[in-house]
Amino acid sequence: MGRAPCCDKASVKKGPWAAEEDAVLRAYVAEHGTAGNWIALPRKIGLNRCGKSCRLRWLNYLRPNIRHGGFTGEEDRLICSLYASIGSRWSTIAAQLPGRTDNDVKNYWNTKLKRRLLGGGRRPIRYALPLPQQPRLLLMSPTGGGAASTALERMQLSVQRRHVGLQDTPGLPFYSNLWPAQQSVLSPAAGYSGFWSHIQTSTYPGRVNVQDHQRAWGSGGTTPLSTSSTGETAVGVGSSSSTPAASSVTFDGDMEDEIEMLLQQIGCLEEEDSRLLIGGEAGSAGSWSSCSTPGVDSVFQGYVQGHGQ
DNA sequence: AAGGCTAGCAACCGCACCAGA
DNA sequence: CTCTGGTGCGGTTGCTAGCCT
Repeated sequence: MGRAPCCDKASVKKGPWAAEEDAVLRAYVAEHGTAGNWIALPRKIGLNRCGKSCRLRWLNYLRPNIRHGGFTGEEDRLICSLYASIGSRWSTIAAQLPGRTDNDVKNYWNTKLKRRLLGGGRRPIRYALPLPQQPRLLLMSPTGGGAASTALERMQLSVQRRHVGLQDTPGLPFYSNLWPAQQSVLSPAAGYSGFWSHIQTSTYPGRVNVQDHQRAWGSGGTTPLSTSSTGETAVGVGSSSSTPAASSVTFDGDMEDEIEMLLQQIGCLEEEDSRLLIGGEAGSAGSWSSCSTPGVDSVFQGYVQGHGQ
């Protein structure tokens, strides 16, 4: 027996929200809150909408202090850092960006950042990182690979970051941009038991140790990221004063060789094809999408661990 | 000027997971 | 233990605006 649908899909309205609908929803939530029951809400206020749709509309558009578009360079770097470290946990990433929603961040990543950093897309953009030391890196869009492609993206980012010394703020590791009030969303108590060591190994190999991270963030393990019953995410005020000092970054080996080795390890490329992906010709036939090997994540883990010593 | 193509974005869908009753 | 509702996510669709030919 399957799960009962949350609403009668045939009778509820779909598509873009009208200004009147927005006004009704906004007014009700402003006065009563969501009371934790989105399913019953549309009936209560006379909206012919699915409860999930109401929730989505509120969270992504009507909520106070929502910002759309105009992502700053700082936000770009933070998104990339977090994506490389924790993957597509868009809500977690969005929680570090005041006023941003997970849907916004996801769309921004998929339509802009991913292309800018990793290349690919329907109309491939053939450049990688906009940095002086920009490597000759050309990677295809990892579409359709599911978890494997996500891991590949992260691996790409991780390798790129390690080789070009991408930093969020000169002299400061990326987490200096995080919000201390939310630190523990990434703490063991919040269920991300391996997060700190993961951050260390995947993003800043050889720079700071786990104890430094945790010390810098206070006692840790308390004050999880608070999400209110209305779905609003509390934000704190960042302070770089507690940021552990970063030691120098060291790079070894050639990035292209490294990625090639990893790709072959994953087994999604033949020897002769790898050149098509790495520093290859524009519009080549090679594609990350052909990589559906389930072991990609473990290869990625192995990679980041290997560079975390 | 008109039509085709593409990027960007809002919104939806289905699924999985979790917590509480 | 089961059921229900809330939440998060990846993937996808549909619309619109802008660019290109």
